[in-house]
Amino acid sequence: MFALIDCNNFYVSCERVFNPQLDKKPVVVLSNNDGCAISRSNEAKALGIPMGAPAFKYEKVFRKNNIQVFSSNFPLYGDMSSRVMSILSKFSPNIEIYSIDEAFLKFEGFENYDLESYCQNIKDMVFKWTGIPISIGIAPTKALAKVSNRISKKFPNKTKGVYLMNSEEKRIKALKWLKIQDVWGIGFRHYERLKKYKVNNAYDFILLPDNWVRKKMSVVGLRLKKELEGKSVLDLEEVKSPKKAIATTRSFEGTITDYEKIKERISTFAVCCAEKLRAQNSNCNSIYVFVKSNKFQKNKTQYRNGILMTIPYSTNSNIVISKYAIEGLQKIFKKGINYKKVGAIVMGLDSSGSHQLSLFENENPKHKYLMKTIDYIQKTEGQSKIKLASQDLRKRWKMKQEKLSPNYTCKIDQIIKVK
DNA sequence: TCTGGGGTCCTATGCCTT
DNA sequence: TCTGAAGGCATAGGACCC
Repeated sequence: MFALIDCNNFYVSCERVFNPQLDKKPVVVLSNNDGCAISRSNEAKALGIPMGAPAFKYEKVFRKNNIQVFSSNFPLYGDMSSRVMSILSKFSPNIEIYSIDEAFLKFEGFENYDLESYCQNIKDMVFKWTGIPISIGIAPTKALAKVSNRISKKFPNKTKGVYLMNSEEKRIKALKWLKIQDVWGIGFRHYERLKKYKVNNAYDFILLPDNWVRKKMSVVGLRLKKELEGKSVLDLEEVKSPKKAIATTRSFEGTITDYEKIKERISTFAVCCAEKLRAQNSNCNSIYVFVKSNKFQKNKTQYRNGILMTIPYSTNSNIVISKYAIEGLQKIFKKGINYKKVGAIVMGLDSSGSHQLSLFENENPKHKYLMKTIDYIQKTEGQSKIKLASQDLRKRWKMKQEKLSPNYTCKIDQIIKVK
């Protein structure tokens, strides 16, 4: 059996742990740049705040209903997440940390356990030790555990936050209840297509012929179907595979048309990727650069483009990665466009110790020591003390975070005070 | 004025080599 | 020497997740 543990309204719950006055009150956490709502308390949901609600459009609603609004505080959420995960890992030797607020546990050899009360116990302990409320769905496959989890959340009074799907009747009933667009793995596109074929719930979906699903939704769709039929084909992914790409991308507060300004951003993002590479002891051998106009400004000329730049050797040098990024930008930049978002993604990652040497072109060996020195100075003197000439030298572009809560658990000067 | 950011996997296609 | 088949690899794009 698999259990899916999901933290309820995770970011909101994290804010509440350190600010209990927020309990029972409508609370919303915004995305980076204070763009849109990405976590809502049940009270905020009841007031009709949808997922992804743009903050500027809902400002009045927030004020009118006295909804407490927070900027996202990822260091805090990450720290709370690892506390929850470490508790969960005590309850089964097999755990897959699926995301910041979700984990799968596998119960193998637990045949003599009453899983329902075992999971109640998990739930109580996580709440007692961290203050984070969680819901648990238990079922024979991962996809069905997702379904069970949804049931546990939807009917808290009946389930007490834990739902065990342990019979065919329960499985069929659940699948008939679950709307197709709410199935894990069915996104907007698949939903649109399935709707045309009168597939309205998960049960309709498993009645489709295998080969149709295979053809229209690839093996991914077929695997999902098997899982929903109760045949387990997805196992835990316990060892986290190393990252395959590292991205730094941002939207601007307004739009930018000037090449020089875009260049500064791209250079800064490329350097940021290089820093992330060094932090995890990796190199890359290519960088993807993209630019996008504002898709919401329908009256303006739309343009989006990206380019993959191959670097002839593996590197994590600010200088090299930034150079190739700017070269890429030159190729895709078009005049007269109002750019809204640009980004840099480094790809072809390997670890520092084991990269492929090129026969003809290799990095200037001095870069390695230079980067070490830069990292050292950044660490001791503070971030962004050292920049490339191509970066924006005067002021550092800052993310909009007007309603940020303190880093209660991960910055010593912001730790919670008890009077 | 103001609509996030960071990832993964799968497939089709085209080129190159054997 | 020419040709077709088959496999490897890179690339782009589509779909999804949180």
